[in-house]
Amino acid sequence: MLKIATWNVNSIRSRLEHVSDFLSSQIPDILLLQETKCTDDQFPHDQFSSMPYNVSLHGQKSYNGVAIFSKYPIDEVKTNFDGNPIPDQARFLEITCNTPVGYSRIISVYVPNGGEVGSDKFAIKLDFLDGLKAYLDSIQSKDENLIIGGDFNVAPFDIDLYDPEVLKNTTCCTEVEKEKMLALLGDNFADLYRIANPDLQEFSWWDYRSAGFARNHGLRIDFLLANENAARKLKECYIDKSYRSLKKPSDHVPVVAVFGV
DNA sequence: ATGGTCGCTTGGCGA
Repeated sequence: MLKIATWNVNSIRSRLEHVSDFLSSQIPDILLLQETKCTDDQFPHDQFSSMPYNVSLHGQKSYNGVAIFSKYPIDEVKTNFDGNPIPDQARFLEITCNTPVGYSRIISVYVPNGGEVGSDKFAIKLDFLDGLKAYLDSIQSKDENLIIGGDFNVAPFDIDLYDPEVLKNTTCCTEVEKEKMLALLGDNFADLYRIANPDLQEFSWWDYRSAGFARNHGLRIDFLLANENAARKLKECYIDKSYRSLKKPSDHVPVVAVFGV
């Protein structure tokens, strides 16, 4: 069995209690974090030192930052991918480790939000998605499990948006972003939540502003993706919405997948 | 078209 989760925590230092609670009550074998928003020196290791995790970090000051918690010893570590148009921003972390469902290459990624549609930042987001697709295709393997989790900042299908009409042509919902995301999935990667729940409409993010969560104005922009070797072992995949109801929540909630042999 | 709320930091920026 392998239980893996991804969560954009919007600052690890502001989410210490929620992340600690998640680790001790949900007991994932591997946890992928995004938007840790601190340097590796600032990372609150003490909070987690009593828990059975190896931690790999790729942080930076104030913004971005990704991390991976793993119960299994971490072998290789990569903090960037070839073709990343913004390699100075900490948005990518890849590890390998041996798991009960086979040797696995696991990635935590934070895709740029993109700002205003048509802006320079938006163009960089599209380039990032292109570069990430090319990289992921280049590391495909029939032997390894390949699992990518993170905040992709794209809602690829109408069912992933609270209101496709209202959100038409807004950031995360434009046709060109959807094309990039679908191209990234291609034939190589499965969207695990959608495989497990073909018709469910659930979201992974709700805006802090305008009472987004209370009105269920959300998007599904956080994903766990897997190659065929891993996807065929999928037992379940779900979104744990409960973490959005806590005091001082992240604006994102965990997405969880369980694999078996 | 703007602002709504957070988290970084302490004046705005990013989301």
